[in-house]
Amino acid sequence: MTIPGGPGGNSRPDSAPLDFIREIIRNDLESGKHSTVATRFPPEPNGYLHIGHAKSICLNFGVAEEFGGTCNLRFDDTNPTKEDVEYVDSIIDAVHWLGFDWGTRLYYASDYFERIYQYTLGLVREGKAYVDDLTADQIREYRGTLTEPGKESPWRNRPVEENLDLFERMRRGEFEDGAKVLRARIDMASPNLNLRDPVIYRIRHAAHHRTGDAWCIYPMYDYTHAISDAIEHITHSLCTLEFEDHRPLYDWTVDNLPVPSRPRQIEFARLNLTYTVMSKRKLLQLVQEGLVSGWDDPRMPTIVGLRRRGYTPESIREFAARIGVAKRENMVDVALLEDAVRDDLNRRARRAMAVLRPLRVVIENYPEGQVERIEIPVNPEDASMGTRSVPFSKVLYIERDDFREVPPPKYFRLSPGREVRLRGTYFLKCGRAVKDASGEVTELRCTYDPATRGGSSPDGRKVKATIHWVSAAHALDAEVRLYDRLFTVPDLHDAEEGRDWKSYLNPDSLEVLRGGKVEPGLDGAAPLSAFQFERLGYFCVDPDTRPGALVFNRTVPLRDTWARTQAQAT
RNA sequence: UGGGGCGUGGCCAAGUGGUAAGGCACGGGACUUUGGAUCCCGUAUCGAAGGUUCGAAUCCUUCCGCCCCAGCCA
Repeated sequence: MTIPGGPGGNSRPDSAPLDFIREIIRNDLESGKHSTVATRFPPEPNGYLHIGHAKSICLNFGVAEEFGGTCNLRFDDTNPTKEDVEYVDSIIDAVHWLGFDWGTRLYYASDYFERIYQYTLGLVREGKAYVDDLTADQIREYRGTLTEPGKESPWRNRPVEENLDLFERMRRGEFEDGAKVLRARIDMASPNLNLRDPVIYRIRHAAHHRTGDAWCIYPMYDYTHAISDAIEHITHSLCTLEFEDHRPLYDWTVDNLPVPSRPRQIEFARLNLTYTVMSKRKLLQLVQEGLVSGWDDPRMPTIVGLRRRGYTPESIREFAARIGVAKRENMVDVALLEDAVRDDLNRRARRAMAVLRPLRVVIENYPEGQVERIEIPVNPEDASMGTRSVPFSKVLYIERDDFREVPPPKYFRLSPGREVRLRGTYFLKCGRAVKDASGEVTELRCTYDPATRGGSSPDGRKVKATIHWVSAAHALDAEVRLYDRLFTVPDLHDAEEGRDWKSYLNPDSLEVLRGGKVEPGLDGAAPLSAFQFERLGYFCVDPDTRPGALVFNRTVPLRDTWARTQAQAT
């Protein structure tokens, strides 16, 4: 089942409603306006990609795939002072990791510099661009305001020959940074400020990460972007809403230059997610001020952060599909993202038992020194994943939370006299709790029922809870890092007047547990591999893991209806 | 107060004149060797007011609200 127009490998069902962009594209294909679709993902290499970019990546590459077209990866590298190869490398990695491929179509706006320059010469010759000697401050003053028209620069009517000469000398490096700019000659009275003779070239004596010292003038984004799209024969140039006001300039550019194609810009709403930030500036600040451990801190909404947190590319793509694409401002509940990983990992993640806060249990009637191997499904959702063998013996660790000396109402787990099932094996009955001098429970003395091996009782008696465990003698030590939302409020836009956004950082967004005990089968697990720690959540192996020193990140907890009913009770 | 956008349930989001999809969240129930998963059930007249029409979330008018724009950033 595929949508019309797509011989490409697509997976959208017929029933899935098309968003307004896909609808436009479908119409353009049906009407014959275009015979193929070409999109592009155009990041500036000045920062790391985040989940908001993932939305755009999934849109651009997704649309191309579905309609049998192509999507280019193009770096918008027109500002040498802010860009770096570190960022281009990370961006390439991130897009690949998300599962997209641009074949040989990796482009850089900087590759078009010469061609853009030649186009510009033509523009100057036609009297459609001029060299302005005004300072940046003066240009701002002359631009007017939102309600008042701007006024023309005294240099606006320079003779073409003079403009040509000056522009060529700008290129040759005869002028200082800021001494002159080249402006498009459009309309200083336009109600759209972008059309009030926008600057299209500025002087920057700075080395560019790709072109080195070849240039000291650099074209501006609006101008460059439109030309680059046209050069690449992009049919639909998808960008975010804040560029809507720039569209007339985009159109002006492709209409006034002899470019080989005439792309159409379409804008959609960027993604906002609750309890986090999406601005490059703020993310950079978090990193630079050490408020997080780096771009790949698992609490960051960056692609590398999500990856280290344990998110899968599939879950992020599914998330993008679920949130859709539209033009209205939105604030997506992070629970939707969390649900997408749970959904993916539930089907695919291997299960393991891990005790995060251990409580020692001695099974008094279990033979000293005996060890049994218990076969437990690797993933009950998928029998083809087989079983794993878990050692069982007299002394175990269970979760401290699975024992209550005084059980609250509806608490089904262990308490003196109560019986539960140990996952995959025997019923365990709680005897007494051993306490230390301070009254803290240090150990449980219990008994098991040998007749219940396998997890059910021949006499038909039931047990209301199943708890996880790990054999003390076989357990591996592990450090477990628990993450929570980065901020304490869902929407930073609602911040109190004058209050620093960083004061909303959640002080409990990271909790490190060092005494974890995990089943021995986890030994040697590869970095970033995902597991469901039964009854707890999804976890992945952190790259900090060293031989004999396992470190896990909690990707997301399992749904916990018990915690919910308990919360309701209070 | 200039221009450009947007307003459908708590959050996303379909709907394109014929009588409000779906997902998440939330609540209830069934089932369960993860209080997981799965499965049922439940909750909106579409920013407001007028108007056109047999019939409007969809067309018209007015009003209200929110977002974006005055970088030689992208």
